[in-house]
Amino acid sequence: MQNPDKQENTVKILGEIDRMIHEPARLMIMAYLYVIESADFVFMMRQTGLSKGNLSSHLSKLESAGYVDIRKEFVKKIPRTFLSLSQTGREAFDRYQQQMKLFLTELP
Amino acid sequence: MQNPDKQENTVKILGEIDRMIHEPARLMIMAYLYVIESADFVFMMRQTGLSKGNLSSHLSKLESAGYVDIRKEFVKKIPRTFLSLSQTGREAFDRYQQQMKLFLTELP
DNA sequence: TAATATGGTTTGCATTACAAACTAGTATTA
DNA sequence: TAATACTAGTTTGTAATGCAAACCATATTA
Repeated sequence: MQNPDKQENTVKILGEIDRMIHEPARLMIMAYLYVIESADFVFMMRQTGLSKGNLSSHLSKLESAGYVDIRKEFVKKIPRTFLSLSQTGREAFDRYQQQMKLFLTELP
Repeated sequence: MQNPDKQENTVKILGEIDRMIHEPARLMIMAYLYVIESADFVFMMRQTGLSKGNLSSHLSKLESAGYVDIRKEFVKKIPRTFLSLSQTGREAFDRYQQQMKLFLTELP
């Protein structure tokens, strides 16, 4: 270890990592929304492999956190739920990504 | 998105990420042991900022998983717990690090 | 010897992730 | 038109988790 302090600090980042994003299921959801801008519930279910119950509850949490916007519409009389990342969500994801990248790359 | 399939696959890695390591407290522990080879309980407590109860239970889990070796000694009549990463633990950490790095860097 | 410190482990609790069960509407078949 | 099945989700129940408070054993100090 060349610079112990630096090492220390990058590890300690984890102490305050955003768990709303860190959870793998939600990290998948956020990652998809980060790149594709908009998706619906069924698409997200297929992509992530999450059960609908599980997906639904993770989405509710992300919505409560203000990270994901959820818009419900009827398309040809069947309900459809559209998902997109909010600005806050995008910023939080950027921060998460930056912190984890730093942590992972600073390790020898 | 230039290559959707590639994108898809790197996100889906998260579906099978090693949660034993992914948990931030344990990730800290593993990261320290990864670089410093050996540490004791008190040192780890100070470095990670975890409470002793919490540290103790995370260590037990890592030990059960076979990722961390725990050696208890008496040093001048006071107990001391030495921690080190097992070979399995090191390999698991390598894998985790590689997967997360890939996931994080493949995102635009 | 009572009180305090050290180095942990165990216990209890609140939170979580997850899928099964349920709801509500549409389409299809008998 | 009654019954059945499908679609698109939400709610509910439960097992597992993370966490610190409480506890335990020994050592040291007043």
